[in-house]
Amino acid sequence: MARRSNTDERRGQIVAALQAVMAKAGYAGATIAAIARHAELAPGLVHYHFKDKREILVALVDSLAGYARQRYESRAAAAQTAEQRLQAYIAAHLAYGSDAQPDAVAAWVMIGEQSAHDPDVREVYQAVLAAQMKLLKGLLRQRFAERGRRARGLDALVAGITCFIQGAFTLSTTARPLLPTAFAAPTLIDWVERYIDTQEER
Amino acid sequence: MARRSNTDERRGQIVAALQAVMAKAGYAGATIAAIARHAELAPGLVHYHFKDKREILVALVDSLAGYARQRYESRAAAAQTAEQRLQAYIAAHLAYGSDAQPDAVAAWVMIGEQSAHDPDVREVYQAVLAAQMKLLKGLLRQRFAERGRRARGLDALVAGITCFIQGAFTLSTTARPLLPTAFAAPTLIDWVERYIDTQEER
Amino acid sequence: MARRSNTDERRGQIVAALQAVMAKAGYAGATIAAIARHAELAPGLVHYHFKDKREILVALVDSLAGYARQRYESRAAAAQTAEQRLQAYIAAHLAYGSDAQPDAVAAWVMIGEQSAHDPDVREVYQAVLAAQMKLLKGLLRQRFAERGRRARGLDALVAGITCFIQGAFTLSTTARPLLPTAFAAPTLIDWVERYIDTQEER
Amino acid sequence: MARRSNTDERRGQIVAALQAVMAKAGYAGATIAAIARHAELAPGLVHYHFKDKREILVALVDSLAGYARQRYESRAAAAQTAEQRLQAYIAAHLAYGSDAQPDAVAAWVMIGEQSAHDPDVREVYQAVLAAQMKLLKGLLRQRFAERGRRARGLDALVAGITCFIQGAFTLSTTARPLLPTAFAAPTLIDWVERYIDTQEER
DNA sequence: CATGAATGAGGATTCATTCAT
DNA sequence: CATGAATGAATCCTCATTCAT
Repeated sequence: MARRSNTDERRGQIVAALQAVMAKAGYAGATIAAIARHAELAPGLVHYHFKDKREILVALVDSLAGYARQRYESRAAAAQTAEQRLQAYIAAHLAYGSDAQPDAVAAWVMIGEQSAHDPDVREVYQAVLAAQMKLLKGLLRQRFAERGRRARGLDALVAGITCFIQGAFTLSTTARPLLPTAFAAPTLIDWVERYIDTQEER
Repeated sequence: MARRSNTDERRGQIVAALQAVMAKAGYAGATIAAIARHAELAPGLVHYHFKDKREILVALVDSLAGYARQRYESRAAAAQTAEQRLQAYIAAHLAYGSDAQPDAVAAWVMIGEQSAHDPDVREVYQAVLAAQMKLLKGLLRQRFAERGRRARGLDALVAGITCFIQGAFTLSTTARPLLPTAFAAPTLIDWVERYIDTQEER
Repeated sequence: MARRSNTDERRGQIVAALQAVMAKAGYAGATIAAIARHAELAPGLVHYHFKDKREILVALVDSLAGYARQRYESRAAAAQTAEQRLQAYIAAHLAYGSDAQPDAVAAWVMIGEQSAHDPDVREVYQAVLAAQMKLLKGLLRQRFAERGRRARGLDALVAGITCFIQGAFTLSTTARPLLPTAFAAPTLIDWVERYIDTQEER
Repeated sequence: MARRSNTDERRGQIVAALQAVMAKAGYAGATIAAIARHAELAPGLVHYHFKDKREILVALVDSLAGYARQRYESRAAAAQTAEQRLQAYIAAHLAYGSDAQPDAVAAWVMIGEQSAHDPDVREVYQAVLAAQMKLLKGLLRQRFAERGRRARGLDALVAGITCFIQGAFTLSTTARPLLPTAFAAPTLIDWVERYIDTQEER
């Protein structure tokens, strides 16, 4: 009888191991040996399931994007208003809660750095960001409408919020002691609401 | 007759080369050979002037910090008001002008990633950020005073601005096409002013 | 009801796959995985039918020898004279016709290279060559007799013809563009006949 | 004081080592470690002087071509007639003498095999063969003239001689016991002269 | 100070072979 | 017989660092 394929499971293990190792040591420091050790697999097996190291990284980008999407959706499910949905988006990215995954944030920071000089990674990285920004733009438009404000300069607002989030990821990974505790999500929500408040009515 | 030491000049060349190479290839991709080639020096000479690769990186952090400081000071010199000084700070970090140095931004992003798993780098990286945040806090306090507002939640504001700036660095390096052109400085200034506007008076 | 063994069929598939893959990629490049893929079999199955990779190569030598023998025999069947039989031998090896198998020639070249440093392969390779040379020697002796010439220096002639054939194999595989089209068989036949012509009568 | 470059010397050592190792073990078997060991160098040094393994092989092709050329020229220097020059060419390739280099022949056989599936190698390999065939064609034309024969079918003759030589290389490497001793050069010269003898006069 | 050859410890990747199912 | 996951040794190549000159 043929063996049952466990490729998906193995790939998942390996991707998770890359995330964990990369969070500690960066992409360059995430050696195949370290990944295999973390996943408790033989090194050769990693290359049985992935063509090369970069392919694991690309899979990790997908995994993290899916994870962020899930966090947003589980929060948005309970939201009644545009305000709540917008806050769900921000909290999904920035809040520390029971579903927080510090490794994921650190890994995402490392991925950003890699995408600067690896076209394959950049492609998926940018695709994920573009999708998130598109979602965010829709949420903001709804929120502006809910508040009866003119939705001008939305692109800059979307870009600014995305910068804030990415920067918060970076600094929480590299300079945690310089940041106030649990400040990111409340601060960003506060900023955005004040911004909308001061926007002209329509 | 003793020959004049050219150590400082050489060190400067090497640090500049690291910045340039790192901007293109990241820290892991910045091999000593590549640095030496860029600096037009023999590889061996690099290790005469620096104990090891990390020491160059630490020197680069200092160099970039000094450069950012300079950009701020030359802009602040002409400032009359707290508002102008605050804008000088933001523009010094985010504006594209004749003194823009895209390599520097990219290199700073790579340094952030490194500092996540290299204690020596983290130390200087955090020191630079701490100094910048301290300066920013003073500027904000002045600006709040100038506007007659209560300076509450300053630390979160400082952290938020710093997140925005770091995030803008990252995204301009890794996802430039997703960002509006020249949006960062104006957007951040707008946000901050709206924030102050909506702050209670004292 | 006992299942009929399909071992012979499978072995044949695998040997054929090695021939095809080796023709393209050489012996070192003929990985078990590539062979299995070409034969549309699971990699593990290859080692069920063959102890190791070399054993497949040895089987391929036999297969190719048998194939060459067949080509000769089907041509020689119609031959009436020693001249025709000799020409059948040369054409069987060198002529391009409906039964041409370029993969077989390329594979034979690769086998020659392997036999230089693999005693097991060398043994079968030399055995095949020895048998062919023995057959050729008989054909030449008959042809000399038919022409009424003294069969002196037969061994050198046999060796020379064999060199020519092997060299034509090599060059048609590695330097086809340097060779005239379809020159090999006619040229060699011409040479041999002129050689016999100039041989002293007996 | 700057170190004196010894790159040419080292490259020569490494190429010679590849030739020796390849003669015994083939190209795939000529590991960098084995080459370095043979040359008594550290493995890393091999890659300091050559980008990769294939670059060594390409250098070896050049080296062997130069060597063959030298053998021909030193023999041709003493030649007075076209006949002697033609024999010099054949002897340079096939005769065993004080300047024989069995490793070179074996290495050339391995190179031929490689060139079948490595475009970079094929390019230089074919270039060498093309140059040799061009030289040979000129020599044959002179010899035909000297004998007062019509130089028809020269290309086929050139190709045939080249096949013979290549085949002699292969068989002397892979099946020496099947060949008569020192038969190759005399036999080929004999064939060629008989061929010319039987050529129509002009 | 300067040069560039030399070293050797990794690190990614390949692959024949084994083996549980 | 068949499958394909698993293993781990072997190999190419990179690169920080050293050092003789």
